[in-house]
Amino acid sequence: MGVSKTENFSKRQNEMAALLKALAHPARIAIVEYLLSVDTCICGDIVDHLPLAQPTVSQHLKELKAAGIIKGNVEGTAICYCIEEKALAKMQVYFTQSAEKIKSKNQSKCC
Amino acid sequence: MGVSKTENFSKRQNEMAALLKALAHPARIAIVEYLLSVDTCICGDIVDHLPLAQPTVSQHLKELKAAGIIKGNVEGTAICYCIEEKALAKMQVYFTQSAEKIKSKNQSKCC
DNA sequence: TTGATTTATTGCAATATTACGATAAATGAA
DNA sequence: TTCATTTATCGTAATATTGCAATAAATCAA
Repeated sequence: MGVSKTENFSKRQNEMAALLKALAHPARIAIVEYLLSVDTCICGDIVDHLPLAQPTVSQHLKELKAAGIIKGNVEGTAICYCIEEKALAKMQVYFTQSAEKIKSKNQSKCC
Repeated sequence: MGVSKTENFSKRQNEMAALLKALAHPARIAIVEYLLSVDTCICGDIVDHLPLAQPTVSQHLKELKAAGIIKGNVEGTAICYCIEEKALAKMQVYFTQSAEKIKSKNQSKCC
């Protein structure tokens, strides 16, 4: 990503950026939406639901897991991936607060 | 970013990924938070509030604008940047719906 | 017009991301 | 143990991102 100067920003800002970055790809959005759509989280068939090769999907899953957006349990030969509720909640709170902040503002000056 | 196969995902998935990607950098998070924190949107001093050189900030602003997260009006020598309310609302709705979906789920099977 | 101020663009080096073939590792079944 | 199945890792090519110095462009003031 080039030489991101992360040390110059707050921990909270870096964490939120990392969380959003983990979701900032259509394949990872699709994975999360698929996990949200299935009722149980036995998810050995994620690869079949995505238009990407298995190593690519595995890499995206790894990124989502590293960011704490999903979690995975070994389940025999398969692996069971599920949404990590807390991560989604964090983003929901962040955008809800931001949306509230903007509504309470007086923006009539120029825009 | 390598060769993202965007054509294989839905328009909605690509749009959400693009919106999140635009925010997925601490500098851009910081810019949006700064714009949220000032009451009027006369914002010629964004550069002074960020630990980055002026061309770098300008580039981040361009990205945010291209994604529709902020809008800018020429205001004499300065430029007035403001939050685009609709973009934030989109993300808020997306995560609120996702969070609701996960709460209504039966995840007891394995995670 | 000239100069000062502010923002945008260009060009480039350093690094990160994406995708996938090949292959490895892990597990259960026979 | 051997085989089949599933997921992870490695290696690599193609492309994208980040940051900044240098410079351009735009606007206002004098």
